[in-house]
Amino acid sequence: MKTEKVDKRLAILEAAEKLFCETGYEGTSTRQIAKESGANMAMINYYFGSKEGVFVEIMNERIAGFASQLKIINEDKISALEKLHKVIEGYVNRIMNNTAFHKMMHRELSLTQRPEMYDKIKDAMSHNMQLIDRIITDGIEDGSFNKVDVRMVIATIMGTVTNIVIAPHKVISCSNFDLSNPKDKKIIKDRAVTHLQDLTTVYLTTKR
Amino acid sequence: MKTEKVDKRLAILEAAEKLFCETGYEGTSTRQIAKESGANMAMINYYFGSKEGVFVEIMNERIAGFASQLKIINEDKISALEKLHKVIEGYVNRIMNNTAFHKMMHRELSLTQRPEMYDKIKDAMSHNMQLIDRIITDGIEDGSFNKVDVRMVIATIMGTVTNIVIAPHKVISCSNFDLSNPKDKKIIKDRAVTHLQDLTTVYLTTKR
DNA sequence: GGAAATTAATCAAACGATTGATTAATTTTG
DNA sequence: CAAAATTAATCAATCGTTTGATTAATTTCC
Repeated sequence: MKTEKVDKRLAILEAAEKLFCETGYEGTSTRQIAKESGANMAMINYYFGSKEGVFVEIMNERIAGFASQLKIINEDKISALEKLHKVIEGYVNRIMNNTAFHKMMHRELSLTQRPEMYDKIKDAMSHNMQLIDRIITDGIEDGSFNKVDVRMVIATIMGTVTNIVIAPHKVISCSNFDLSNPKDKKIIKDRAVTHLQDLTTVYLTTKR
Repeated sequence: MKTEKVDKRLAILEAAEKLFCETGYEGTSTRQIAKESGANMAMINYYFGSKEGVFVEIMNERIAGFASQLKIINEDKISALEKLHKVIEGYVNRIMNNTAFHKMMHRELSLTQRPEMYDKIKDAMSHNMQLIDRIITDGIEDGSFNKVDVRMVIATIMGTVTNIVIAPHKVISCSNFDLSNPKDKKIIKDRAVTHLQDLTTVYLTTKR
């Protein structure tokens, strides 16, 4: 039996992301990261230069990964509403498959101490925002959508998802409910998609 | 000229809340709090026992203050929709008049290291949730509202507001926009209320 | 009423523990 | 063997907290 080669670099990244999410950046010590990853403390600085280097690496990797998922939707020859529904489904799935990272990102967004990180996240989110903005604005211009406060609608879509991720108890009052349980996650994911698609359909297309 | 009596206890609480919001709980040192408040470091432990004691005190005070604002609305002899609109207006106003605290609260909600604090916040939010839940459920039962996923609608209302507070740039792309500017705040507050009232009206009452 | 005793508030200094980071030595790998 | 990877030991700095002393105000007592 061959012991699998453990990539210490990767192990550090994974352990750090887990800990950063659970206890925050300043709430996580390099010793904890070392212990959790099974690496020596010095390896953190060896590979990433510093604790913040680990953090930046995690954020960059994640953001880069997300960016590659985008853009395809807006090309299709489908209606604005269908486009929006596709985006919602993709967005909900992405966020809810990366709840830990999403929490970490939002926490960072609410702090003022690492402006470069704030800007980085802001820019990454802006892409999503512009994508949705484009779809809704197009829908309004071609007459298939009502005239609405586009930015507010976007805040509603994104805010709803974030709210579910950060405070799942708000949605499911069941005490032994667990987002890390795949079955529970699927249930809530489907409910979120259904709700948001239904909501946007009614709000954007109802003649009044 | 009489030098005003400075309440060090209060000064510590105010400075701590400001700093906790800006740089997080673990990101704020007791020395910073002492400096910002103009009090000696020992005063923190003298009055509150510990750094966490300050934090708990802030949360308790705030939550108690919020709790006293509630409950009146549900008594009025008005329609479910009017009740909901009142709640939305009150909720938006409260959150946006305490953006710093709201950020801090949400950050704490996304961490796992202080379970007692998590539960405390959760319970406080539950009251708001139950209030809205009651109104919408009543509206559904008396036939004035459509049958909807009530918890999801609540997540949408609360999530929208939180999203605006934490990521105002999502709503206003204007770069020199500032939530701490009363005029800017009023503008965004009104937009939020209008949007949420409009959204819920259409979504809950449109016959379909 | 005024000295004595008690209390609350404040301070500078220091405490032990922990932080992120670095060193120099050792092991592993190609 | 040389480069890369890994280790234990150590660093200065900072952390939250505690200390003993001092001040200022209040209460007690004769």
